[in-house]
Amino acid sequence: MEQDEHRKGPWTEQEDMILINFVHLFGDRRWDYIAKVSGLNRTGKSCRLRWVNYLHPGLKRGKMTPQEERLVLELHAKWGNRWSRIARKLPGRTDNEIKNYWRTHMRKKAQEKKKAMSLSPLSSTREVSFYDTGGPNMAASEGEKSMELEDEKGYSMDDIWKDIDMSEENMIKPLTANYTDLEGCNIFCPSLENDYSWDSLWKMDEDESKKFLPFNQSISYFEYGTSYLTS
DNA sequence: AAGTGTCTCAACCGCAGCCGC
DNA sequence: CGCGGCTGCGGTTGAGACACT
Repeated sequence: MEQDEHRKGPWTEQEDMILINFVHLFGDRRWDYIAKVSGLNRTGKSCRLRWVNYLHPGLKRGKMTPQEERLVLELHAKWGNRWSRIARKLPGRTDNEIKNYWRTHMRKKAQEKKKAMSLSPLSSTREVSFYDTGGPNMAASEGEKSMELEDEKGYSMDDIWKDIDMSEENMIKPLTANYTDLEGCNIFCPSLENDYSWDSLWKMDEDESKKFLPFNQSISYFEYGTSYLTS
């Protein structure tokens, strides 16, 4: 029985700050606990979502690169709507982001297809909506399409597939070598020599993370969090 | 410049699986 | 072994941004 109504809707900057502090304090697992002790009037679910999709320091922002687009296409053809699984192969991208991307992408595709169909009625033998199926059964058609894109810069599909195969055998390694994958973490975590070393903190528990706080920003977060807790 | 349509993305919801008791 | 709570996943929605007329 929840007496207090949980807040919904967009997060404020202040809420973000508080959440970041408490994630650094308690790790990114105990969402219900964080939701309670933080004083944020949010559900644990909501906190988790905000962190994973927006606040996590390892997130990439901005447009998908052609390589990423291609990879999404290929992985979707292979795995279907397993967004979180696909996201693990795209360092810094979230399942939500990929899902959104796919939605837009497929909508466009569907529109194009509609147009094409209206022009050539013969092609109607395999009338299946991209967006509806979205599964391995699309592998052939969609895979072929994405292969057409196989050109420009970057690594080839061979490289990507090699990587996928290897990672499946070796407990999932990310696409790019300079990222370190954390178990169950689809977000890239640059190694500690990088500027923002606190990227790797997000999985640590309180004690662990205290050992790794060489930079002002996160220290201030901690101070903020602690004072918040003790006040 | 204003109105309308389209796109993007953050956030919510419901469900399933896992885990501890 | 069953139950309840928590977490994570996939689907969906809605508001704001942007493009077009």
